[in-house]
Amino acid sequence: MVVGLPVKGVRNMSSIEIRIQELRTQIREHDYQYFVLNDPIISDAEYDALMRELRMLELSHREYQSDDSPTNRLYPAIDVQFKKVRHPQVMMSLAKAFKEKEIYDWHSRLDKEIGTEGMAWTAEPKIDGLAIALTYVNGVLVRAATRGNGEIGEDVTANIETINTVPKQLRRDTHIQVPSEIEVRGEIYMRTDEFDELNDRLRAAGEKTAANPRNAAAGSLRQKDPRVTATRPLRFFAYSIGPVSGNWPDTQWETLQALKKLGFSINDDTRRFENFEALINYARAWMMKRDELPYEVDGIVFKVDSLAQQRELGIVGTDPRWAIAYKFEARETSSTLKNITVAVGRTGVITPAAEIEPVQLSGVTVRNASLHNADLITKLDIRIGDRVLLKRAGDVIPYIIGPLLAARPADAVPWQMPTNCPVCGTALVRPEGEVAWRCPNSDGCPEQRKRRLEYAVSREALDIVGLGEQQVRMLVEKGLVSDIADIFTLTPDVFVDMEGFGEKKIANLMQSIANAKNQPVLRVFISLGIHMVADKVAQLLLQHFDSIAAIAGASVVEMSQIDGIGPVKAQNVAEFFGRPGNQQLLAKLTTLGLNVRGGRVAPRGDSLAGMTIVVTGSVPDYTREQIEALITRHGGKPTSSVSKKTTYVVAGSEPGGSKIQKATEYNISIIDWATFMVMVGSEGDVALVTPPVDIESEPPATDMPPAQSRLF
DNA sequence: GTTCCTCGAGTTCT
DNA sequence: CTCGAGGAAC
Repeated sequence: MVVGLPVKGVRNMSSIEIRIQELRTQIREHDYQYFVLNDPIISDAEYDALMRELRMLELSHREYQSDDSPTNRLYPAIDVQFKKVRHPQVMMSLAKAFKEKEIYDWHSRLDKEIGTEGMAWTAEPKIDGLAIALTYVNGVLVRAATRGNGEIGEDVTANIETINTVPKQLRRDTHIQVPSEIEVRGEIYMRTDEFDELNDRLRAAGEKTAANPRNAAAGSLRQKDPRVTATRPLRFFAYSIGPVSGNWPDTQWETLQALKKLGFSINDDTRRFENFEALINYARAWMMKRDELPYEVDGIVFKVDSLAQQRELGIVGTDPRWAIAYKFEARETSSTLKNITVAVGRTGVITPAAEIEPVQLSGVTVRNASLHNADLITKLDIRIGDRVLLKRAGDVIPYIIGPLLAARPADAVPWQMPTNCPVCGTALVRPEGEVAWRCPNSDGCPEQRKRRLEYAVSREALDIVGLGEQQVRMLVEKGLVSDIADIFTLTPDVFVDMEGFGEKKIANLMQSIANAKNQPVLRVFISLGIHMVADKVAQLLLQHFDSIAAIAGASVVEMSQIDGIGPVKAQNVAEFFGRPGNQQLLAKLTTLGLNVRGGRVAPRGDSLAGMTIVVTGSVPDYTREQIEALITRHGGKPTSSVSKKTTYVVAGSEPGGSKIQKATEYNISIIDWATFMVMVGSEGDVALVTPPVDIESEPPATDMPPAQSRLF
């Protein structure tokens, strides 16, 4: 480890020393351009060249090394102790508001206290990170402390010094005098994309991953070895000051501008308002914008702009009266894991599900959360009784991120996968190389039969409207239905007197069953519920064999010859038809008059020929299935995940963050719905002029929209 | 033999 | 949306 020698005093400088000083100044200025202004004036390569030259000179001329050199940033030579430190001025907490009304209430209070005539406010996004206080003496960073309880925090100076966006020296600026002493406060945080990269890296190295960007930031700051912290993508936004000597601007807004001049990143979305309605509008706009930001935001902080007015308003209890945090709906929360139950799926897979103490999470009450598989529970070390961290994937499906180990009760018990099927009692098996445990009793297990029927009538398969989980359960339990064919022989009278079925409902149901008889062969085939055969694989098979009977008669080798179908899938199909009951089922469906052969859909246009398109978010008037059908009919290929081969990502409203992120990463064009509709032709679905095209032919040259620009 | 791309299955709540 | 795993490409 390199230890810097302090160089003190004024004396003649050698040309080497002059060059070193020059380089340091230049690099600091480029850091400022890059990290603070987000507007680098030299390329990364040029920057690296400057760094290299400086590092070389310092290594060959050790006498000129210095602790505050930019090269030193990554290798602080200090051992971290995390000493407790008392904040000279308490770091206060903020009053919280959860509803718009509470913001208006706050305004009324301000009005009552000192009058709001001519008052101005600032609005700053509240980044989900860690509050930190940085002390600078004579422009040099001497101490960094965590907020702790507000009065006493921990000294994390050595770790903070590794962060690029924290200046080790205040920047000299002609417009502002550097205070001899100043405490700068702000938030240490991690960007979501950099957090994901970090987790990928940790996972690859077999290390523990972090649950969210905030925890990752906190964990990174508490590293014993600053060199580890240096590898973490930490960033810093300054938002206020503590004690300061000399002159300092007397408003929050000017404070932020001054901090920016001194070399700190401030949040560019901060605004100043003289009109309270405008401030409310800003808050509303922010709720929408939340997802588009590269970092987690958990609310907005409103402050009275004038520091004089702030002093006048003072503090009540622990919270200042002049500020309020408008909190967004939490997207992550914790609750107690009450129990883990298992469900049997249609393929026999046993899936554990978490039963949790009901809790509010992004607007709904969550009682259950998915747990995927037994291995995951073991890997995360989740125990019954634990306090667990919850999140809604894509803000929809709740899942458990992990246990809060610090809060683990002594009586928390590890969970074990049952050895037998909870429904039919058959001993569970775990196929070689698979994670899932299965109930092997596929034909006999009543739960599997029910689930398969539910799937057969679902939207992806026969789409029988009016038959859902409840109805299927009832029909099976009453012994009225035991396979798909039975559904088509149901008569209206069996529903009379049945709970939940009025005359109208029965008529509708009979109609939708009749309609289902005309479903295309693809849907009939899918409704069989063969493991590993859904939309795409079913299409492939039908294209090659043209009827379900032909597939049923095909050998494993024949099927494996199809591009996209390998031995495993082929084996699965063969096994399915090898079971006698299934051959009979197919015969029954054929007799009932369902479509069991032919029917390839011809493309209606070639505007999307050769393109692979991923849709994310929702658009008006079209369901996801309809959009995918639309893409197919125009010669394109709809897929569900973004990869390097994706041509376009069509983003509707509320697009999925991870898809957009991937698209940006691979430099894939993201187009909106309107643009997409122009591409398929304004009539969209209805335009059917061009004859069917040969899918194998070369795609026509297309004018690609400009590539996405980099964030930095 | 490894990596990348896709697909399928299961999941919550109102 | 997430995960696991099959299949093809290298």
